[in-house]
Order: sequence, then structure tokens, then C-alpha cells
Amino acid sequence: MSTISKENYLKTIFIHNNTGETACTSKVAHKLSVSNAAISDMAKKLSQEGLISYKKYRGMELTAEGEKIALRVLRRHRLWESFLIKALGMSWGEVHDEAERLEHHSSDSLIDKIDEYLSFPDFDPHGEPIPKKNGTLPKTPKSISLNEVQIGNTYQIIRVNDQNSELMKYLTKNNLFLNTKLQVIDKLLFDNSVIVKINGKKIFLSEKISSSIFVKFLK
Amino acid sequence: MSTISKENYLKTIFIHNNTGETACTSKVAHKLSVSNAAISDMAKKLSQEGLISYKKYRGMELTAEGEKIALRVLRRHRLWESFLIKALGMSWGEVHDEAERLEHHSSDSLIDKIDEYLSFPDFDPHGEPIPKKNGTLPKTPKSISLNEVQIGNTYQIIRVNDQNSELMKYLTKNNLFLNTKLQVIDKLLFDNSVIVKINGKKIFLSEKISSSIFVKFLK
DNA sequence: CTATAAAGTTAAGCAGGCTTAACTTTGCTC
DNA sequence: GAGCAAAGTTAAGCCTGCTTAACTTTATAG
Repeated sequence: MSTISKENYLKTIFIHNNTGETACTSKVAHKLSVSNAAISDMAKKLSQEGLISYKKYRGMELTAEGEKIALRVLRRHRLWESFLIKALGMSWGEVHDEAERLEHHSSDSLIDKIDEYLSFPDFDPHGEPIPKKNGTLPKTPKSISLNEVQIGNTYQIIRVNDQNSELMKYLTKNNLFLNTKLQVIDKLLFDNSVIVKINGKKIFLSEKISSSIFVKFLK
Repeated sequence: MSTISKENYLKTIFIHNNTGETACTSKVAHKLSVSNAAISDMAKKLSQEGLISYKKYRGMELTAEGEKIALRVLRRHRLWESFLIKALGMSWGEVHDEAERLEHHSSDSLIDKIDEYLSFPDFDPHGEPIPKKNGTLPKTPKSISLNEVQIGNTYQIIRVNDQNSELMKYLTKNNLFLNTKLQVIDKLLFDNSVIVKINGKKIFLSEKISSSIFVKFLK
């Protein structure tokens, strides 16, 4: 049986796998705010159910079956976020936590109605691809993190990491939105922070923040 | 702490209390699809938390504190139902089960946004009053059950009991909506069923169904 | 007033999803 | 390749919300 907890484990493992790495115990534990022991425990169960492949001390990877569930949860999450912003005028910073709960408590029929309401979008308001009903994931345009940009160039924000409500609120407060254009003024090597100019205004971005913002090169 | 399970117990007790009776173990158990033992168990806990008053073998009644929580859940449920119908075009029969889950997983802020979207309605699509943010309940117009009507008279449906998705689907299929006008053709005393005419068409309604439909006298 | 059925309660136990504490494995440094 | 810190695992146990089975209370019929 796929419970709320299991859905969250699978979703988190998917996101880790998706960056190329096998999901390791402590990272998943940190993300889910549970102990490492809880991960080992659940890894056994998910493995037995055929949802992940798991070798002790070697991290976790989703099976096709597990990925299917993860994508279904991700679809729900991203559609809910999109819907709450579009239909109810909620803000970037509010919707993540809300969607984090709603994603586990909506019927397929409801999710499909939301999808239809939004005209079957490919991307959510953070620029993340929304898994389709059939399980496919729209192709994400190439992007680099704001950590890796070059001084003097101009870029456009095409994706932000939707992992943290506080971060979202901070971005909103500083006029950092999807599609915002920015010029790189300076990079401070000793702390990996970046200084950018948006609409003529200089903004300082710490490594933590800039690494959550993904851009494409403009000029 | 108020958990999902406790919210459901309180909501169910409220609905029973609201009809005038103290909520008895077996009725609440039946409604929640759990054993009587589970009710006794939970009654102790809710009582200890000051949410209900409970004397063994004597049923349960909400305290002011418990009623506050119950009304908050009811508000969420009825606003969600209204919203799903209005914003997403879902049907009477679909929304109950959906709202039954969503009511436990929405922030106050989200619920208030839904309330605003709907222009702060007093009644939901079943004619049930929607508790206000401040905990007050809009006054319900006087109504009688379709069981108690008199042959020959004409009535208008002003409320239906939203307890069962299957019932809702049945009503929809038979053109029984809120505000529908109907004429009472006959009542069969031996099984308490009723025969009514709607738009010139005769419809047979069993006791179970007619007792869930509430009407006001027209002529 | 008593017998009895119905309703309610208690006790023991289970499953899920955690925790902490103790232990094991890994992999890196020297 | 020995030693050690970090990462991971196991074991025991807790809490919630249920279950079933056995028992108690209540209400009612005669």
C-alpha cells in the first residue's frame, strides 16, 4: 500500500535521483526531517514492495514502479501550486507548503480537472516541469545556476528551486520572479555570493540563494 | 493535539448533537466505519482534552472548545464543496468524498481565500449553512423532510443531506436539485415511500431517499 | 423484580511510522 | 593497510488509532 509517508519518500528519492546521484540515507533523512534510522527502516519496506532498489550502505534508486508513483505525486504538487496561484491569487511563498499536503489528498479526477482548468500546462510557476497524466515529463530547457554565471553577462530566470517557503518569500520581496532579467555585476569568490542588477537596482545574493536560481544566457 | 481522526470524531458528534440528540457510541461508530470500542477509546481522550463531555454509557456532547473545532472542520468541508462545484465544475456526487479529505489539509489562509472567491456564501450547494470565520452558523430556513409532506401540496427542495456520494448521484440522475419544485402525488404508508411529480414526470422515492430531502411548503 | 437483549466498555494486541542508543560498514588519511 | 570519523543500520520501544474478544451496564418485557 502506498501511504502518505511512502509517497513523500518516493518523491524525495526521485528528486535526488533526478540530479544524477543515488539518494543517500542522510540526505533523504534531512529533507524529510526524520532520523537516518527511519530511512533505513522505510528503505527495506519500499524495497520489498518493489518500489526502490536498495543495497545496504549504497543508497536508493527508484524502480519503474516507484518512479510512476513519484511522478504522480510530483504532478499533483505542481498542478496544485499552479492552481492556487492562478485561481486563488496565492503567492509564490504560500503555495509550497499547501501543495505539500494537498498532493496526498486529491483524487485523479480532481487533479485532471485542475489540469484542464489550467489548460494542461507544461511548467509550474517555479519553472519546474509538470508530469503529464501518462507519466511523461516535459523537457526542461537548459539552464545554469546563478552560481555559475559570468560577470558582465545578462541572464533570465527560468527556474527556481521550490523547496522552501522562506526562500520563495525572500525572492518575491527582492523582485526575483520567473522571467526576470538580471545583469551580473560581481561574484565574491570567498563566499560564492553574487551581486546582480535588476531594473537598475543592485541585489546581493548569498550562495544558498543563488544556487536555487536557474537562468539562461541572454547576452 | 487535534488530529485528522479527532476532527472527524468531533464533526460527527456535532452533526448528531445538532439534531438534538446526544451522540451515542454506536451511531458515531457506524458513521465513521469503526468499531464501538474505538469510540469508547477516543471518547476518553477527547474528554480528557476538554473537547467533549462524556459520561460512560451516556453518550457524548461537545464542549464549547470541541464545537469550535467541529465548526472549523464543517466550514472547511462546505467551502471546499462549494468551491469544487463552482470553480472546477465538479458534480454534486463527486465533491463530498473529495471535501472529506481536503477539509483536514488546508490552511486557514487557503480556506479564507476560497471563502472570498465565493463571495462569502451562507449556504453550500446542498443548502447546508457554512460556518463563518468567527464560528457563527448562518440561520437555516425552516424545512420539513419529504417524509412528512402532505399529498397534493407543492414544495421546493431547499436542503439535501450531504452524507453519501451515491445518494447525491441518484438525486442528480433523477433531476432532484436544490430549488427544484415538486408536487406530492402519493405516500405509501407501509414503506414510508413517496411519489412526487417533477416537471410532469412521476418519481418514486424510498424512505431512505425522501428522508434526506428537505423542502419548504409552496402551495 | 428479574431475565435478557442491546449497547457500551475494557483489555490485549497489532500495524505504521517514528525515536534513541548501540553497533557496523565505509572510505579516507597517513 | 591501520585507524578513525562519518554514514548507515539494527534493536528496542513509543504513540496513535484501530481491531477482536470478553465482560459490564442499561433498558425493557413479562
